[in-house]
Amino acid sequence: MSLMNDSSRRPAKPTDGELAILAVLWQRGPSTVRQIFEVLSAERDLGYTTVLKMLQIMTDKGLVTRDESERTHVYTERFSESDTQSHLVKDLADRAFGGSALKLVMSALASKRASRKELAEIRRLLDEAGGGK
Amino acid sequence: MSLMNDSSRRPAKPTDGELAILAVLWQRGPSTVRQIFEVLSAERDLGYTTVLKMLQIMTDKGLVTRDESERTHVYTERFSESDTQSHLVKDLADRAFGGSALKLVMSALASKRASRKELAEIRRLLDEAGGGK
DNA sequence: GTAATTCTACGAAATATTTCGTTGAAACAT
DNA sequence: ATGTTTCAACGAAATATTTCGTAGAATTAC
Repeated sequence: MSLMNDSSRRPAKPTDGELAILAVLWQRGPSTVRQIFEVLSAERDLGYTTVLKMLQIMTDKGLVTRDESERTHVYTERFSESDTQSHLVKDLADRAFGGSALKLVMSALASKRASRKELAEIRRLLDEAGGGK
Repeated sequence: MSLMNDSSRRPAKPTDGELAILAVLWQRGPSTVRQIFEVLSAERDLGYTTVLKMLQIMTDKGLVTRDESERTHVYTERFSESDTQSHLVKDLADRAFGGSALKLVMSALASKRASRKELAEIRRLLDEAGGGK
């Protein structure tokens, strides 16, 4: 039996720390440890080797790929931002909304966390989607 | 300095296991360990004392309260389902959608086809939230 | 009243996550 | 060429989460 990772299967939901790194990769594109560290350390206190270690673990898990052709490795996300977002939304819907993505949406709207501008945008997109009046 | 929990502060985001227990409490109302165990063990394999221990930890964290007036303790959630849902949605928006509830809602709606009735409900919520025409 | 059952408390193991120090190799600056 | 800086690898500590066995008290069944 192989001890290699099964990269054919989608990895488990990224942890909070992993998601922070993925967010940088989605924003910047393929990046080095140093580049990711610079972005994250501006937000919170953490060491360079912490980011390095997390990226090594994420590589093992199959969340990112690593280009080792240069001495300074370059990391790239394996799954797109929207793909990961969809899975995270579905996961939250399953865990906290009885599986209903719609209830999740209504919670987001009811809690008034969205700005006025955002709410207007949602309305416009709903109208465009042709849900009908 | 007191070692007691600061129950005035909202506890950290519940873990996955904790959320599963909260879901049972929201569904059933105040419940004993045995009752929660019966619901959860129907879904997945776990022991009675696992549930007991988690509830003890959740009590320490301030996620639930415990009525010890009878030998068999009764647990109740400290925060409502909708309140907790709102916080989880905001947390996910912050972590995975750059803080934008709009993007989260769009992602959720993209994969789900809402019925006419559901769309009407969404519009009503939009009106209440003051999205403006 | 004694035995079986039910329950909480406690401790701890197993696993997962986050963190970073140290080491040695590679690249760079002088 | 020598010293400094940058980098990946490794190991391990610190923390958080999940899991459950065991012990002893309370209750119930016989």
